[in-house]
Amino acid sequence: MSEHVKREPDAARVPDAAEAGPRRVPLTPGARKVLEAAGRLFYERGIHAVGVDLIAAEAGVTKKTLYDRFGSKDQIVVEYLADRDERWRAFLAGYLERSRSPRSRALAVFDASRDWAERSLPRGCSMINAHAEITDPGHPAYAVSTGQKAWMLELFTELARPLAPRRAKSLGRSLMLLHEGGLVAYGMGIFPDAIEHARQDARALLRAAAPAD
Amino acid sequence: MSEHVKREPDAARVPDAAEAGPRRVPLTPGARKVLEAAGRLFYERGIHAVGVDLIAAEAGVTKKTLYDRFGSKDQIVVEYLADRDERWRAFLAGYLERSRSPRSRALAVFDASRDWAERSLPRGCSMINAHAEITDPGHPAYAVSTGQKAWMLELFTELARPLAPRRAKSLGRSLMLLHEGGLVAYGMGIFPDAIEHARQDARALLRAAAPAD
DNA sequence: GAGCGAGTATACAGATCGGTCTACTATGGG
DNA sequence: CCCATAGTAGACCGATCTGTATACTCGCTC
Repeated sequence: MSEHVKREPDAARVPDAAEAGPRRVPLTPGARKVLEAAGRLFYERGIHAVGVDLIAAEAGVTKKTLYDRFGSKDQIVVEYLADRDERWRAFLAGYLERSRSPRSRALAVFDASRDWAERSLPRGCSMINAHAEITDPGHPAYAVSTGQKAWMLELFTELARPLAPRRAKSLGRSLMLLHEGGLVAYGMGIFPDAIEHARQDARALLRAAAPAD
Repeated sequence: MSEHVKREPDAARVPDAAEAGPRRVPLTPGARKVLEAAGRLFYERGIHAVGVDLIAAEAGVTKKTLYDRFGSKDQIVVEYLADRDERWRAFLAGYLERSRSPRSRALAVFDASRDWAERSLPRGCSMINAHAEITDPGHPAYAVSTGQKAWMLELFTELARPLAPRRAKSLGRSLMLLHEGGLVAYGMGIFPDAIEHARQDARALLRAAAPAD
């Protein structure tokens, strides 16, 4: 995807999508098939519940190819999360580019999440789900999921800055809470249209914080 | 714990903690040890990552005893979640009883969550974590985690009713979003004091919704 | 004292886990 | 032509998984 998020002069400075870091595994055709199958299976059934034999079979690839490319299941998990994060950031970038006002840019994250969620199974956020399974902070995938959330928090903070410069940190955290709450409520099917509801709450919050914009 | 939540005449009608349902497995001394060990291990390491051999060893009990009491690992998972839910509801009931005004009662849930979270590892909500691992809706534990969240949503709705009778459903959902967001942000270590931050946001929300109370 | 529920100790079954191995094929660039 | 790269096919490894089996002990109660 594009290396740079288009930056308008008056727009808040936002973490670059390219900061996701270089891919560690070259995507040969076989590797691509493995990553596609692993991504689908991990998301649908959970990471621990999916074995490498199944991944290889679903990818139409032998286990030898799988291990030649990735070296270990752990590395497949890392690539799975990094790949989803990368695609999410690219998806989100389109929404941010299309939004002009500071407030609509902040809300665009919720729009993107809602639309992103609608296109797949209602299984919620892959980072949250992965974090629930990977409990060892030393696991190479641990930092990917926590790093993605840290990036999202920084994003919300920077999007909040033009609206409330002195309270950007606090407002960013509030937006983050609503966003994560929406993701979880959606993923667990607690009530319908949870992400849209979170968006409405975020809108009210932004209006209260910066009535002018 | 107590079978009934004390109900003050003017207090909102709140779902009863006893609705959690009767225990399916009689708690013999051996079963109790199994449940204690399983609860600790499941929460710390995740459900799939913990085998029955380890549970039995940590409980100081043989696998035969474990299977005589619970019949299957799935049933241990069910009892684990039901037990945590039961203890959480009892813990929460104490906070609700001590709170008088409608607004402080709603905020008491956040207080309880914050204090509950502080007493254990920062691994977040066991229901959310379990839901991330148990992807099959037919799994007997699936309904326990989703049912717990449904109960929480109903609780927030009833707590919101005295404050905004016509918007109770919507306000309850907003409180739920903040609460779940706080749990996830806390569990993933996104920023410090996430549940307390969620409480502050809930307080502002309640003030805006019902300035009088 | 007979019976029973709850427990120990231990061995075992069948499946699946992540991961390695050898042998062979196809392709494309110096 | 040569050789590295990317792949297939499939056997194999030790470990671990859930779950079962047999044989025995202890304490309580009728």
